[in-house]
Amino acid sequence: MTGSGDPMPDESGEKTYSIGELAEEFGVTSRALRLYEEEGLLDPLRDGTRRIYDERDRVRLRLILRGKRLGWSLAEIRESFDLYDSDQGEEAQLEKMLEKLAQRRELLLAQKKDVEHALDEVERLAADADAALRDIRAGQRKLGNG
Amino acid sequence: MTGSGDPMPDESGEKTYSIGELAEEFGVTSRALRLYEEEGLLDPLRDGTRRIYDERDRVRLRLILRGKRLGWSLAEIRESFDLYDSDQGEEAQLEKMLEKLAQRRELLLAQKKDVEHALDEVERLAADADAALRDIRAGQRKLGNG
DNA sequence: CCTTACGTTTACGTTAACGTCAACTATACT
DNA sequence: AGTATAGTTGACGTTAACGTAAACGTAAGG
Repeated sequence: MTGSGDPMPDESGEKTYSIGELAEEFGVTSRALRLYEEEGLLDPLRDGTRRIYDERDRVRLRLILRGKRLGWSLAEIRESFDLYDSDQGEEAQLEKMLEKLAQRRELLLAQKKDVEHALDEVERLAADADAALRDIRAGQRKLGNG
Repeated sequence: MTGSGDPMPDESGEKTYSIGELAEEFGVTSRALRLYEEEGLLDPLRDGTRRIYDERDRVRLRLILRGKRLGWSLAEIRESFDLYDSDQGEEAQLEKMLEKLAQRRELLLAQKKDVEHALDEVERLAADADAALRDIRAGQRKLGNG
């Protein structure tokens, strides 16, 4: 007996996760998590050779998966992380960053419009189909009761 | 002289387009248009062997590109077209369609939330960077005038 | 000690969405 | 007739984002 069976955090009281746990929780594979790490999107601690994920990694992963749902490539997701992590010390740096942020904003606004248009159409189609269905069923009642 | 140099529509007064024209207008390559056709997303008329695109094809292409901006695969885009084109004659068909539409709606709503969250963050970062930039410049003015 | 479960790296396989020739055809000028 | 321009169909190449399998390490439990 070297300790309890509980998952024992390193030093702080923060909870940690194995690669399998994290993968299952987020519905991805371990392979994907390793790939995201190779691509510089994650950087978990290590216990010897084994990866140890903490809250910060979970937040990152959440952002990665959101990016994926928005259709971004891993490279684009990393770029967005770079915006977060950049030093933003010098004036030129800040100006560059503002430019990039403005570009992202444009893309996101366009994407928002696209989503809204698509939603409009889906709802219109659904309304039409629903009306057609009611018609059919009304006709069936008529026949059944005639 | 077999006719004027003008692009002569087939029969109706509708304007038509060659593959090159359409590609340039939408900022894609001819190769992409041929691929979309192979995948069943487009079905232009032919003049002998040459493809002739009309308004309907342009509308489709617009939808294709919107789908791509939303991160959909060509297969997913085709599925959404199938929703449009489906016969919707029978009751069972309509019910199936309503199910699929509801699923799409959920996805789109989730995507809309994602976009909005991402937008919030981008704007927050931009505000921070902007503030930092103002600080720096205020400091510079002080030095310059001191 | 042996098995089981989970992890590791390395490396090759796969799919989608095109890019990029090659070889050929058809139309339009000059 | 000869050349330029745009189109056609293969067919092979490429990149991203994993899937999958091999070969191995290690801690826990019976």
